[in-house]
Amino acid sequence: MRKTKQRIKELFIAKGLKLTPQRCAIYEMLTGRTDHPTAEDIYRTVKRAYPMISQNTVYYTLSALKEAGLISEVNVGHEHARFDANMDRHHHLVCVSCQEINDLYDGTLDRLSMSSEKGRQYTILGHRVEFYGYCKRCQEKSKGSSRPEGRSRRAVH
Amino acid sequence: MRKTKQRIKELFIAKGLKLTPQRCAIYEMLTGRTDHPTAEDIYRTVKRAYPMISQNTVYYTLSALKEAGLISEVNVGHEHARFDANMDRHHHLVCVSCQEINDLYDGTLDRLSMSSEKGRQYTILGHRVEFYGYCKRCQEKSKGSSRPEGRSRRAVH
DNA sequence: GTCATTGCAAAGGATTTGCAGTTCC
DNA sequence: GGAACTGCAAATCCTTTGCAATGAC
Repeated sequence: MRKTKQRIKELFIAKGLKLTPQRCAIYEMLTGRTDHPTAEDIYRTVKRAYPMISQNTVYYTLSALKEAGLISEVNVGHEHARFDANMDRHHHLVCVSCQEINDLYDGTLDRLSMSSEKGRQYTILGHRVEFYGYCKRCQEKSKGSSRPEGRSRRAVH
Repeated sequence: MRKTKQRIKELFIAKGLKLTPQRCAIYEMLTGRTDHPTAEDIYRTVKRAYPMISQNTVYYTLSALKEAGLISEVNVGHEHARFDANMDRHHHLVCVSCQEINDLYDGTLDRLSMSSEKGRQYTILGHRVEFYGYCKRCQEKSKGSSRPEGRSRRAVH
């Protein structure tokens, strides 16, 4: 649901984010859509109201909003395409810190079904389940050092 | 489980793939690993045995293997990062043809649990469920034209 | 012999980085 | 005033493409 400027201001203050027009426009636009635009989509859309805006600002803002927990990035967990010769039905268990991926066999997960208005209109081919968390090694590594490894501006998923 | 060269030969013939040393090496290596290497990982590893191999061959081969159904690509469904300001717990319904993403609310899916040896060692933060298939529009579009839209060398997920 | 496959080089596209100038608090 | 943010340009990284040579069947 599209949020008002006032509400956005409150949220930004609560999260310690500076309230700039560009940033506000990006977040406002995102809250008004239910599709899941790419960074490029967002850039193009916001550019209509702020012709001077740069891609950098969009990326920087998305990263900041993500870190603040105001938005999420869909379909991440690992950064590049990864390949798997195991064609048996299985799901995945992913470490958000070191990106390790483990296969997960679980008949219950294989048999999930879904009921929703939109879903009924789809021809469903299958589904994927991905559990994410910290693997044993990363839990141990982070004992002492307060935070698990993150890299660059990009927020940890 | 790592496959023998003989078994690989049989599979390739069955799928109508030419049996080249590079291709065989890539697939053999993939069947011998349970982690999920990136194209880059694969390139570096196979390069040790075939110093002349090019990245193009790796990408081309992965694409061919994927199309033949011998390997799968993890965590695709859409190509670029996509953003979502909806922070309520929800899952996704993705069209493999037009890449449309719908939010999916389902309390049953929210409460999934998983039991596996590896899983018990993880500190689980959460999970994602993604159903994929053809949306209504793409089903209609493909009536008549035999196949839904695919693009470039890249196999449809 | 033919056609898919390979290697090389170049292009493409998304994202990140460096940095100086600007703006918000 | 200072730190965070912005815009611009350049760099980087992954992936794809064009093309000529090679190799599998």
